[in-house]
Amino acid sequence: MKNRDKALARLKETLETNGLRMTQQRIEVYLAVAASGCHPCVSEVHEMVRENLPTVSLDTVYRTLWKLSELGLVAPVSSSGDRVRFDAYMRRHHHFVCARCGAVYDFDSPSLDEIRIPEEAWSLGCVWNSHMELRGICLGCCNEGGGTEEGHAEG
Amino acid sequence: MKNRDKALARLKETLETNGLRMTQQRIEVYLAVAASGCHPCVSEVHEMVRENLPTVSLDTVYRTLWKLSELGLVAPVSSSGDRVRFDAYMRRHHHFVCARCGAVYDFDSPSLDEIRIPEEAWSLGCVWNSHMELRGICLGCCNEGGGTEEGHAEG
DNA sequence: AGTCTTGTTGAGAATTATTCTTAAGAAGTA
DNA sequence: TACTTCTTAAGAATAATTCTCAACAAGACT
Ligand SMILES: [Mn+2]
Ligand SMILES: [Mn+2]
Ligand SMILES: [Zn+2]
Ligand SMILES: [Zn+2]
Repeated sequence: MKNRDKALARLKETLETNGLRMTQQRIEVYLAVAASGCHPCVSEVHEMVRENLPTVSLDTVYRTLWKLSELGLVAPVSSSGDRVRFDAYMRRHHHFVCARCGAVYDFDSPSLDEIRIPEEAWSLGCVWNSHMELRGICLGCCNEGGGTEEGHAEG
Repeated sequence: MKNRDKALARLKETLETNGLRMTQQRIEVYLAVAASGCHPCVSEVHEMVRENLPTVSLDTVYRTLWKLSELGLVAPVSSSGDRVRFDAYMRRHHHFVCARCGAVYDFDSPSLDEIRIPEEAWSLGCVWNSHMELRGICLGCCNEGGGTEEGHAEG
């Protein structure tokens, strides 16, 4: 369990640095997102955490996720409205968003990583980071009923 | 009002092609988003439309926006969960998302436009389109209280 | 180990966002 | 004008998220 220990250490340090307490709830929530490998929504995190901490409330999961996000340990993933999802993979990477089921898949790309933020952007504000977002139909959805038909592709 | 007429023509043709009716509601909703120049959320569109069509219901705005999105006349903008926003600017462009107020700003970039979708991505599904998404603090938010402090920048 | 202080949590109410149901209303057609 | 069918308005119903507040428990200090 190397990753788990790393995550715990990172959590501990960050909480201490910010004068926050290391609670069971924060531990479980963070580990759940970190171990998930995907981009779970709040209720999915709630489910996962309940396996180890059966009485945790949904509200605590919300509060904790937003707190972890303030601390930079997780980041909210932009989805198409319905619900927030969180990502614990904080290194630079990119996203493929399925327009049908809403799932978000990570992918790495050396070529995309080299892209520099264009000057045009800095006139809008202070840029923290960037990533490429692809939209389309994921393999799962492709199989259960066409995915190539429409698409309104642009460039 | 060249743009307005263009938009109306596009709407008319698309609706006809798809056997849908050209109603006052659809006209006003589409023109509102197209003229806004920004990425309004549903209730903002509702407000705008009500100025010309005082009795339009919120539900109709929802229905119409999703229908226009099916038709490829507008597109839902991925935000951080809270609410859907729509974009009528369908040419290739990129987004700057303010992490504080949630506003989404467009920007064009010839250099970013040249980026090709990497092969890695096609193993995840059928890609329709792509855009670069920057996160940070917009000028407005920068002014009313620091925006440079934190940031959790990655690459 | 026991006590205190104060940040955290759980429960449930309260909000907000979005969708559903259904009967009345308006486009396009004959 | 009358008819058919697609659309809409209203309000109820869901789903998502936040708020309130008393009980709880981490960490600090005996
Ligand atoms: Mn990710
Ligand atoms: Mn845009
Ligand atoms: Zn999918
Ligand atoms: Zn802002």
